[in-house]
Amino acid sequence: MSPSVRKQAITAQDVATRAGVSRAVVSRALSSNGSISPATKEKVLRAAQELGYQVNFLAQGLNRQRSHLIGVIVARIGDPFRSSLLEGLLHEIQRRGYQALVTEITGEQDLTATLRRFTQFRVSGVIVTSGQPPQEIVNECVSQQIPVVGINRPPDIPLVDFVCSDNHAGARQAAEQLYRSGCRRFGWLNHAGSTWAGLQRGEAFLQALQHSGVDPRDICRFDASVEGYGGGLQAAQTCEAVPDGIFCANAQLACGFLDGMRLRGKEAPRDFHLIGFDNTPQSGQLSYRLTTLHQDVAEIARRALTRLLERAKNPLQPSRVEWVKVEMIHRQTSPQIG
Amino acid sequence: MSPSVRKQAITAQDVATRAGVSRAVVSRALSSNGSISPATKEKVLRAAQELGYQVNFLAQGLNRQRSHLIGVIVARIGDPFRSSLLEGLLHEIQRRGYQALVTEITGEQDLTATLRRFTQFRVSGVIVTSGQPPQEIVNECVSQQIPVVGINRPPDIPLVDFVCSDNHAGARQAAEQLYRSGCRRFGWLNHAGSTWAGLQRGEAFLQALQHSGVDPRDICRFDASVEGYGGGLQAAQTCEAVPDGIFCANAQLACGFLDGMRLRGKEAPRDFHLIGFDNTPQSGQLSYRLTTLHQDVAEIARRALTRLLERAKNPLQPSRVEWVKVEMIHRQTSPQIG
DNA sequence: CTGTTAGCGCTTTCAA
DNA sequence: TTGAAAGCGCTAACAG
Repeated sequence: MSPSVRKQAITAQDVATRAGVSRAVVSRALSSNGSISPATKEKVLRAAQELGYQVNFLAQGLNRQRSHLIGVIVARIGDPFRSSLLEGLLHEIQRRGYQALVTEITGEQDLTATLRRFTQFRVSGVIVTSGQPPQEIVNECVSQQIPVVGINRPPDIPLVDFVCSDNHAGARQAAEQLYRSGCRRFGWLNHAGSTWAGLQRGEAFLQALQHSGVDPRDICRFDASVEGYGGGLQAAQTCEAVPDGIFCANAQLACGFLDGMRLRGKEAPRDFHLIGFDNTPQSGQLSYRLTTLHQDVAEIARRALTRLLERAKNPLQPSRVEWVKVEMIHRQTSPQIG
Repeated sequence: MSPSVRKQAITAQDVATRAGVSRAVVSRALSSNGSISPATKEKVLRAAQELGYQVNFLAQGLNRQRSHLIGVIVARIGDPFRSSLLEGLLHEIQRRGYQALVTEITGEQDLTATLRRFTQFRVSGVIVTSGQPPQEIVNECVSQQIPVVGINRPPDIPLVDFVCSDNHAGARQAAEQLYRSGCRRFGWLNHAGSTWAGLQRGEAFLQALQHSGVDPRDICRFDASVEGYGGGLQAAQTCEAVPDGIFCANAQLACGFLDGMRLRGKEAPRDFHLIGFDNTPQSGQLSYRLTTLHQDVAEIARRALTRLLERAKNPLQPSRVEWVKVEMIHRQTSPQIG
């Protein structure tokens, strides 16, 4: 057939005609929803196969009031950790037979608009990896039976589930590792407009140190004015006395900090110890060899989807928070002890 | 209202009733498609506003035979260049009022399934950034009036448009820069299962060198058995005589190569010159300071969308290929000359 | 300019 | 087990 012929897509009616049954039977044969004799089912499936029939998801979704779409809200995918998280989510979403709708937001107001757009597509769920959804719009989702799950965000929205890396445990491990390897003067590096996860790591780190008996005056805080690599770089260049043991809110800051210190002739682990978070691919490269807490994105993604589908069945269950284990990866910037 | 009340979404009928008009008028007021008096339009819009009406995109799409969705096919988003390309595409898609449907593929067969799924959602277009779409399924898209555009892939599919970075020009610039800074023995580093873009860069590089009168025996080719950072690392460790001037198919390989050379005590630009491709954020970091060709992802994304929407209007126009300018970013591994 | 009407393609009662 | 029929929410052609 010439490509100039606008071929009408094959509909369930075409399949029905070919199989000599009604549209309803076709629907049953394909959705295994409603009773149908094995023989006719077989017949219909063959007809569908021969015609190359494909369900129209728009029509199906319109009817079922629910599409097979899952909305994902992200920000700054350029950041290596975020892109790997997105990768994990896509993988998991596809594995479960859904299709991802992804939107990158740049501010909180985008979030509202995006959530609203997602509801217009009658998504089966929404995953938020950035921003804090306003209560009001979340309620819109809830009332339309659209489950929402947040990843690494403050778990305080009713009827929304959360999956977070266990920042507390990670920070405690970092504190312990640094302390046990002999550090006595500590630093905590984060950027000014940090995410909630970053703040949580910082608090837990300081707390753990104090539990170990470290004098608060021996803990200093570096607040980079920009995020990412540049922030770490700047912090390293501007800080005065360099502590023995430094913990960073994320990998990008840590890499920048390492490079900034090198500019001053200081190297880890010789002159200081450094532990990062995230374990992005870059952390392991020879130029950095960063000791870091690993976030298990695959597990985070799995749990997020599980929560989503669970809540789809049972929309009013109380909000749940799952803490995903983090693992210390021992590399050069803070060598393994013992 | 209690959240346990399953609130039915507001429909055009509700708005119509409230505004005292018919459903059709509501449709016109919102789509500015068909004539309507300013007064009633105003009235309808207010009613819609008050009720918080949101169009049901599933119904709209079903009717118009076209959703406001654009499918994007990606692979290995973990790679920094790919994630920044995706970021650019998302930005552009959203800017033009569409919503991205993104799928990560891991093999060619995924591609067929994905394209098919996209058609089931009646997408307005498909952007392929990975894999080579089989002619057969592309025809399905074409016959359903779904435009397809490929980014950085071999531009040889009829009725499909392509947007590619100008690999030839980039490779020529690299060859020239290396030659003019005094290099006489050259290397080309790529990984074994390279993309088409990588191959094209290699060919153009070799060709340009020969044009400059370089003896082919003074050009060696490194084929890393794995892709990315690890491949570069391995290549650096296993190569015997290190050439003066090396060109890499991408940034990841280049960074790995730099680190691998450092293990052997060799440093750029002291012991060799190195030029990469992509200009990922990492390229500029202090540990690498890579001289590299910059791919303009924002421009690539803009053109891709323009092509898509253009072809939507005029589906049978001949296939077009757009070459997007690349720019040499001069950093340390091959210092600017003159 | 506005309302009526006929679908878009599918699912799902409800009878047979 | 199957078919007929209603309807998901919206748009567009056609009358008025």
